[in-house]
Amino acid sequence: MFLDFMSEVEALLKVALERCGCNLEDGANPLGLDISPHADLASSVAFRLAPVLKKSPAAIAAEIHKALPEERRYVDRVEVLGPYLNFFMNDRFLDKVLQEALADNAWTGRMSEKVIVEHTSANPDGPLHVGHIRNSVIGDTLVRILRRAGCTVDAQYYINDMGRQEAMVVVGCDHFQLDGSKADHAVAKVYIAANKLMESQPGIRDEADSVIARYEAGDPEIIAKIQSAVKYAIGGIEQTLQRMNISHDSYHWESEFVRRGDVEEIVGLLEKTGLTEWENGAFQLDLTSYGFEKKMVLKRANGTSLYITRDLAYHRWKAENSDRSVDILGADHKLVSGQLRTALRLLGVREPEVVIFEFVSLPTGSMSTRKGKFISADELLDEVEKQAYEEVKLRRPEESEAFLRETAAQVAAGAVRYDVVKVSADKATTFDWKQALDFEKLSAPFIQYSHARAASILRRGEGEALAADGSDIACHLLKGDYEIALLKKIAQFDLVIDRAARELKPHQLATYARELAESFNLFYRFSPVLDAEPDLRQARMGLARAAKNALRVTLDTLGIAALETM
RNA sequence: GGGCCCGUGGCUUAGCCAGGAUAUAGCACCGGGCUUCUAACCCGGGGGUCGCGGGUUCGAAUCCCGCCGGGCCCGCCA
Repeated sequence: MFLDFMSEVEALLKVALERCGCNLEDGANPLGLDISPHADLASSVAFRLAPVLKKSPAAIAAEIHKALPEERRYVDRVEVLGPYLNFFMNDRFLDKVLQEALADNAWTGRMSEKVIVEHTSANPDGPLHVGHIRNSVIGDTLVRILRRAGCTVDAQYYINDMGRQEAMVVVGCDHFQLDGSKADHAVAKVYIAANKLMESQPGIRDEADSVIARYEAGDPEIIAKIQSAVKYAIGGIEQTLQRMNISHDSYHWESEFVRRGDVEEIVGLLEKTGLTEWENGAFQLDLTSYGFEKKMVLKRANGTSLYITRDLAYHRWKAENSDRSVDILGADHKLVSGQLRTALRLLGVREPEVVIFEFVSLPTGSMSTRKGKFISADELLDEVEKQAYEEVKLRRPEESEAFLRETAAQVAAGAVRYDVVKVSADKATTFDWKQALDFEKLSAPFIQYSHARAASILRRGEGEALAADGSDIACHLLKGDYEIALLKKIAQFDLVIDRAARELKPHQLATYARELAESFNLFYRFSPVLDAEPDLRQARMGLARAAKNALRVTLDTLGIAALETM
């Protein structure tokens, strides 16, 4: 949709510039194209040409304007306003937007890469907390955006089963009893208790070391213990993710890569780079010439492998099995991720694209599973759901208990997801209950509500059937400001998805969702549908359906339920 | 000490990578709108030296340099 219009503008400008004998500078966006309040698409290219042509930008803009080709498909008029060239869409384009939105033909992009997105990958030592879910929500939203853009996506969870954390869980299970609480919470309790016990009994540390060594050596008893503990915790984590409409397509255990020999192979290949050395019995990679101060330890003095080495093997596997591979990581992993990418480069392996999100802290400081200092995702969801239940009950007292619960659950999941995804990943945040429980405009319920309003209009107007392709709609009647603005906003969907998929910035879709809902609400407020004259009513019904489709798809891509009623 | 990220109205935040036309929204505050398609909505108002200082440019919230403030990291943990 919008991308078609934009391509045409680009083509027109290129022809005009050629006719004027102008050469384009290189770089991104050489035509200076931008969505602007003054036009559907504005170009500031005249400014850039001014120093070269030694003429005023306004004169250049006028010249380019004269040289624009006359044959056009979706571009209506082009206005020169001082130095700016303002392009406007024609009716044919807006009609096309309506038809495609009605037919649900407009929502999938043309990308076709196979993408692996690794997200969440939290240690199976306890429940997800409000920091982890920033990872999960950003990751899952990117998975959905990439799929929407046309990619085939495999969402992966990398399970850390060989680390010290998991060994401590096993030690914890040896000393304490898992109680009857939700699996991941029960695991956290023994994990925290074991860490506490270690403060008074240093022997606990040796027990953990022994677990690590025996696991890597393939001791069947330890394998059984770790695998059962991991599966138990992951089961609980999955339940939490499911509450937020998040799931993974595949799981990979780091031990896979050790047992298959990949890790040994990677160590061998790195040795061939000539940058490795033995120091104090440990095998290390010297990356100082690549700007890394500290050496990267590949193997402990006792011969066991480290997280980073296993991660190298995993990333090599991901690179071999995808066109793009994306990691979602907290800011604390920045350095190690840089080392990993450098090491991969040395091995000639394609590097992952890394999305770093800054920290989520509590008003009292940063979170720690080990110290038991965190607000769990379950706790957050429970609280938000409770609040949502009250809100729904207040508005729909006549509805069944099942309806209230289901609606509250979906409103809560949406509210939590939107609250996380609306902020750009590189902003550090402090968790705030008040904000989490706010269901007003800058929130998922606002957008879900717009969708429910559209659904309500369509339900009430059910009588008249619309052709699926909208061919029976009198498009020329949809020329009010709010109607046009809504159509234009619907049209931007493909642009937003394309950019978000390229730049891996899911918050752009959150912003778009709010704008789309606002555009619909204005249409709703000022353009009555059911009370309009028959032809107009029919046309507005069509627009309401198109908007509903756009809202549904946008919400779906954000992983938020598009409720028919709320 | 070094590296990376952030700093936009009282609070939260978009825009910054690809410099352009009155700087985006929400919360809070003030005022208005439900006999009318769901008011989780809509309309209007006040409130901003875009951290500070230099520079580049016809033009800087956006690019460069310096400083200040905050976050994260600098483990034979992950």
